Amino acid sequence: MVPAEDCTTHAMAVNDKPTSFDIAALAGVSQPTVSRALRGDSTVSEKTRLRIEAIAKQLNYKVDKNASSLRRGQSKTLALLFFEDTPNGGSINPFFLAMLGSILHACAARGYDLLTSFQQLSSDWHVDFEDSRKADGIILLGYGDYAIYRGREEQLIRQGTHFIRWGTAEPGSAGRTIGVDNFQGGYDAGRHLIERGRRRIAFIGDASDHYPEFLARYRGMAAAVAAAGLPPIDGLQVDALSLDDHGFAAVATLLARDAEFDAIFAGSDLIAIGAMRALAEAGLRVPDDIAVIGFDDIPAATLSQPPLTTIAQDFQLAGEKLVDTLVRQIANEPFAPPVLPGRLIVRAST
Amino acid sequence: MVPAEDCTTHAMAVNDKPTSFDIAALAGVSQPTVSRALRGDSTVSEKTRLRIEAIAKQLNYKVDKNASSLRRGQSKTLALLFFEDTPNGGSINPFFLAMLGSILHACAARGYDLLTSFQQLSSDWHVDFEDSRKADGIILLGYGDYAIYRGREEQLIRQGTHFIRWGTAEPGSAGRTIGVDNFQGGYDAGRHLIERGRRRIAFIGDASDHYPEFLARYRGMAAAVAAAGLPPIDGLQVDALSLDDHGFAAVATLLARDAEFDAIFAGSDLIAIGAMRALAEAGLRVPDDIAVIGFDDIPAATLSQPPLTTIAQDFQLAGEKLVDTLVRQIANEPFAPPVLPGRLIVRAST
DNA sequence: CAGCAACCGGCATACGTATTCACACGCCGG
DNA sequence: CCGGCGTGTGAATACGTATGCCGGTTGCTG
Repeated sequence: MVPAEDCTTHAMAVNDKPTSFDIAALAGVSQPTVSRALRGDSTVSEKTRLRIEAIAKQLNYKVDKNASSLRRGQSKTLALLFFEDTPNGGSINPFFLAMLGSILHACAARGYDLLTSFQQLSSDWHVDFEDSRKADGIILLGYGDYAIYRGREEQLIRQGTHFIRWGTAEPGSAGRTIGVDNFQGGYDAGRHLIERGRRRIAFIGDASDHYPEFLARYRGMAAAVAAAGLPPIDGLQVDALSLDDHGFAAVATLLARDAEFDAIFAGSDLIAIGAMRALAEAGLRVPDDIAVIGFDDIPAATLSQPPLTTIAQDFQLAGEKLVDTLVRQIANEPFAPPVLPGRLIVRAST
Repeated sequence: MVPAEDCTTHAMAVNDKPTSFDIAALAGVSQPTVSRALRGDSTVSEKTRLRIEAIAKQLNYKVDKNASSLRRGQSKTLALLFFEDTPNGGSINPFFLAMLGSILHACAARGYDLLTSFQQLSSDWHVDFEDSRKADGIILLGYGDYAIYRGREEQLIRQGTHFIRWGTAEPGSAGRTIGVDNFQGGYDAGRHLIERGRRRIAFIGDASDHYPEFLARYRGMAAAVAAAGLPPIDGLQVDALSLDDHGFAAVATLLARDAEFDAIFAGSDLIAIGAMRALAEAGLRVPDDIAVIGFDDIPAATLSQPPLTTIAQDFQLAGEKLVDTLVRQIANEPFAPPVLPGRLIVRAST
């Protein structure tokens, strides 16, 4: 006679992935104890915990994060949204791309996963991730028309969504923005050009309040000009978004106008690179005829011809601070988005 | 007298996010009907569905993806893993980074989200994502010691994990690899250099079977040399991993050896860029003294000095194919990872 | 030896959705 | 007039984990 099996115990699934019930059965404890043990709950004795951990490891058991997130009401996941203002065939601004490594690193260090997405600025991204509970907070990376952000951000705040954006701190944006000191960066760029003996500095980049980063850089440069006792520079600003083609086109515009200038301050490195290409095609030498300075210090800045002088944004630090601030926000800790320093990097283009 | 309320109906939560029960109560139907309606199930009448959709939209209701994933056993999410062989401070190989845009695009088109992660090749990544049910499949991007991949891949296959890797198709890798035809690419590179009159071509890149991509490129180049009736080239291969610093060091090694060579075929663009830097510091002119050709066509290849001739891998197509193949695999459809063509792009370095 | 606290761990249940099954209704042919 | 079928919906339940509450055991104290 075979003795009747105790049918109240959990039957171990053979081919499926193990659950906490399987571990519990093997360890001779209940499922909740497994859950507590693996989360490090101190109400489970060390002995029991070690036994459970050993069995879990042996079975290659992993907590089902869907179930866990559902129960706990948080997903331990952040969402990263790249934005483009203009459709450009799916390539991402290299400055933001360069942040990805440090963002991933910072997330991993805090036990967060990262969901990544790429959106048109004007799309309905603002109702997506956090609403569907897949992410606990959102990192927004993208230059673009600030007016669009503003509307979206208001809705996010109304919904209680946690988010942080890379950009320039704006009055009224409720402390959700991290960025470098764009005004100071622009000032440093302007002063550097002036020290190099330049007097007529063109600015390439949108200088309306739709693009506050560019505007602050522009104003910083203008302040440096004023501080040097030089007359203000008029008629040498040309709108451009942050793409090299726009920089190219802007220089073409300047040249077509017969504008007189001996230096270019570009709103971004990509713009600067496009601008230098246009200058080269026009037979102008950098820096002999025209000095060029950019902003960002993207990896390609060292490779351009000539290597680009620029105001560096520390994207390692930037990624770290974005994640840090967002995680604090999620944990309902006080958070104060820092203003990061920019740093002048002198290369051959000035 | 106030009539007793019907307590069996669902009480609408005021401050919380709405659930399918809330929608159901407002629409006067049951929760399952809401679920069916929003998933487009045809057993729900059109009239009912429209009513439910209207209410859902009005309340800004989104399906809780954690609950949905838990119930359905799939997450509609892919995981993207970047690998580094060497710790290098968190920066990601630009060739793989360039794929991100098209991968994101392809995922979005198929209704998948993308989890992104950055790992040491030697870490325990192979038991993470899919086991914890957060992703339905994995995309692996990284050059690195193939022996490590091989062990990991075997475990993934044993576990039934869906994955696809960028690399060179290897016998025994069970069709999980997508890549360009590295041999043909190497052949084209070699032929191009020979057509330019070069006779002694150095190869910079690991040419062991631990790095099959590099090895195939090297063999392709050697085949072109043989096909041209030239004597085989010996002693001009130097190991290097895919970083510019390694390219720099490799050229230093060659020069220290007093090796005679009139061209360099670099295993990757990053290596080529480092190599050109070393050549410039040694007072050698590119392409006059030494012609240089790379592999990948990363964005920076157009910006180097001189602009780099290279074998382009179409990373837009690559991302698309990676996602397409992986999604087919997940759906249990037949999938045959394609071999993509490389394309010679002639710039000024040859 | 009784009483009490501290320590462990089990029971029941909740999280929000998707699916299986059963059922009500209306219509048709026999 | 009745049985059967197709259509649309509800009831019940499962997915796997986490947590509030409560009860049992141990060991210590008086």
